[in-house]
Amino acid sequence: MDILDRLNPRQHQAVTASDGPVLVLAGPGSGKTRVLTHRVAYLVTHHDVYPWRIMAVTFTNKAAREMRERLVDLLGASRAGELTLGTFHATCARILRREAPHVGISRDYVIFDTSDQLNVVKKAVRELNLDEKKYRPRAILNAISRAKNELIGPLEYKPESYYEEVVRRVYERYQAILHTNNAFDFDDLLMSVTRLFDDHPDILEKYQEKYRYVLVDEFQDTNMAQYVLVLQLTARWRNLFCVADEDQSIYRWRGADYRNISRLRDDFENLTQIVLEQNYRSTQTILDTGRAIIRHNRNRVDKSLFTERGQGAKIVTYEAFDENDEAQYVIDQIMGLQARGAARYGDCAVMYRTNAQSRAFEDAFIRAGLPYKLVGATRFYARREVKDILAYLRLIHNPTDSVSLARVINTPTRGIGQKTLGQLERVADKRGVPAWDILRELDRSGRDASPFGTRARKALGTFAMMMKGWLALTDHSSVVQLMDAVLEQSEYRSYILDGTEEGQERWDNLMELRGVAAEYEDMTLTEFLADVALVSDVDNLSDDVNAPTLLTLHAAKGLEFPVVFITGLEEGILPHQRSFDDPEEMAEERRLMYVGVTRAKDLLYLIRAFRRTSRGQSDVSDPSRFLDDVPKELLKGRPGVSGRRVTQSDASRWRSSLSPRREPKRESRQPQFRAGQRVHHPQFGEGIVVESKLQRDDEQVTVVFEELGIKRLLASFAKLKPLKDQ
DNA sequence: CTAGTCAGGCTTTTT
DNA sequence: GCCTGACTAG
Repeated sequence: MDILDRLNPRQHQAVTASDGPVLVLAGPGSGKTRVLTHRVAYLVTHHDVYPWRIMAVTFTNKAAREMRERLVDLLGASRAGELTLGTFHATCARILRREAPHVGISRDYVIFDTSDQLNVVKKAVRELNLDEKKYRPRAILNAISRAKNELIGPLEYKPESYYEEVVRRVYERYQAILHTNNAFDFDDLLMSVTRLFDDHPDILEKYQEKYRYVLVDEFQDTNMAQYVLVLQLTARWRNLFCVADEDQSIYRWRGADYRNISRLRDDFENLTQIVLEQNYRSTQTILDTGRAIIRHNRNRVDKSLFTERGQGAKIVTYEAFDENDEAQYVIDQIMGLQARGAARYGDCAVMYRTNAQSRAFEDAFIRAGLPYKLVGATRFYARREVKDILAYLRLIHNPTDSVSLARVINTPTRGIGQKTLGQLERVADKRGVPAWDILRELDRSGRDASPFGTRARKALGTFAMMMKGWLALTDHSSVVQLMDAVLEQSEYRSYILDGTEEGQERWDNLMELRGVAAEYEDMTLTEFLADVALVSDVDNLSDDVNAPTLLTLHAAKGLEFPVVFITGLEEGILPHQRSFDDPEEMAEERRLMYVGVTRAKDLLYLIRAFRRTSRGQSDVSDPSRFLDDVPKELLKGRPGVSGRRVTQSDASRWRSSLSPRREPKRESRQPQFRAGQRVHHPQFGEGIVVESKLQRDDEQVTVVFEELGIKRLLASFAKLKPLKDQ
């Protein structure tokens, strides 16, 4: 059977489009990845292109794996295994390892993740005697990262304010620290490769010759560095094939720029552009909902998505009282669906804007005795215990890595505190050698000129001995054996297993890490560390457990579920507070909402909470503006009305949990109504006021009606009558 | 040097 | 509400 037989005519056309540059613009669920993989297979089977001449890049390991699986299907394992397929970062990491001598870094460099980076920035800030309060390392790191994504090195960085001048100085220092530690950060991986290609045309040519065909998935998520990389690689053969959906661009904050799509049109004048509008995932109701939300964004090609799947079920909205009620409602619905046979637990996904929102859901799931799959949150590789052990391994791999040394030299505590560590670093600095060189010679040299007291000297010597033992193991031991040795001899095991439940959990995480190491039996330490730095939690999402998935909207991209709950639809959450004063960011929030909506195949729930506790503060919230965009005829029942009857006890529960009413700001008028007051409405019947606030020249009253649930009313309109108190 | 307490700030989102 | 950094007693 021909590989193209499984495609529809539009997709077929996209796949077989000209040899030159091709851009496929397509909505969600249109088979973008399928088109991309078929394009690869088409080149191999119909054009006799050698698979190893093809580079296909994506953004997540998960997407890469999915692509690989499809290609194994289409081409067979051996041919599929030949092509270069992976994330931008992993691909660059490999190129850098191969070309290390030309980059001026050793082949066994390490990759620093976000928390390592932050440590480096802090170190740089301290070295420059700057005030950490005023120059917050987080903010400086963001600025550095932004510069790197724009391919601006510390020397090209042109400060336009005093603050930026500080950034420039930290940036310079930051790069120097990375360099002495033989380390790259994520952004360096990309920037260094573009630099390498710029400085060494012969090397660029080598890769241009090797990769005659370049394919990019999720092209709208490329940043400047990635875009330049694509331009460099395709400059000679111009065989570029991209798939993109500008409406799903949700990574602006990490430098992604969907305008790269229009840059592509300018840079490749003979670009073939193909639009795919058929959706194979969702019902028409869901697609219409998505469109109603996304159409408000400017500067986009309006795609009218259609499906042959029919109208489908209406969108369900629910207004919960607070985040706990929200979670309980979701659980009730999921259990109901499973009980009715309408959906299995595993078909359901609960999505939210921020990781912090997962807590209420986790609590409720645990209470209900329902298993769940959690994506993200405290990411596995960011956990303290995992980072500690990886730092040990990194230090063994590269003893000059001072960041890892600082992390583990006193973990678990072994009497080497701030002071001793500071002394060690100073001695090393003065002699211009890595701290490890001082440590290594310490026990041998007896009474040298080093400033350590006997106690500190002994502690340092013990640590050095331990390190030497591990270093001797590296030649003939596997990663697992090394890890076991570290866990035992460093006494990390007894340190973490303190008898508490949390300790056991941490130990279990370490055993999981050990399991990962065991999987790659003949992998060297170098390879293991490189791999570990570039994977993320979403990549390891297993779908063999029948349990609902909890995940952020960002993590949901590229996935699909029969039943989707989008939660926290409140102003300040989705859209997020931080987007209020920037139209570009607000547009991105909208796209994020759009991504969430279009993950659903059959059933979509849009949920909000009336009150939400965040940062220990409970506050009333307004419904998300995105809710207003959904056409009423697509909604099940009346919008904004609770799906269940509100009882008297609910009302008093709600009322009693309200914080003391705040005084209306800068308003001299007094509200007519106040929380807890019983009122009567000609149509809605009797209810209890939950909140009342003055609004311009009117008063907005929030009332819980016995029959209808929560309503927001304007006092002037809604002929509300106060009832006699008790 | 460690381990404890306390105040302050803060989180969008991730390769 | 939770983490980090500063401070203090042993």
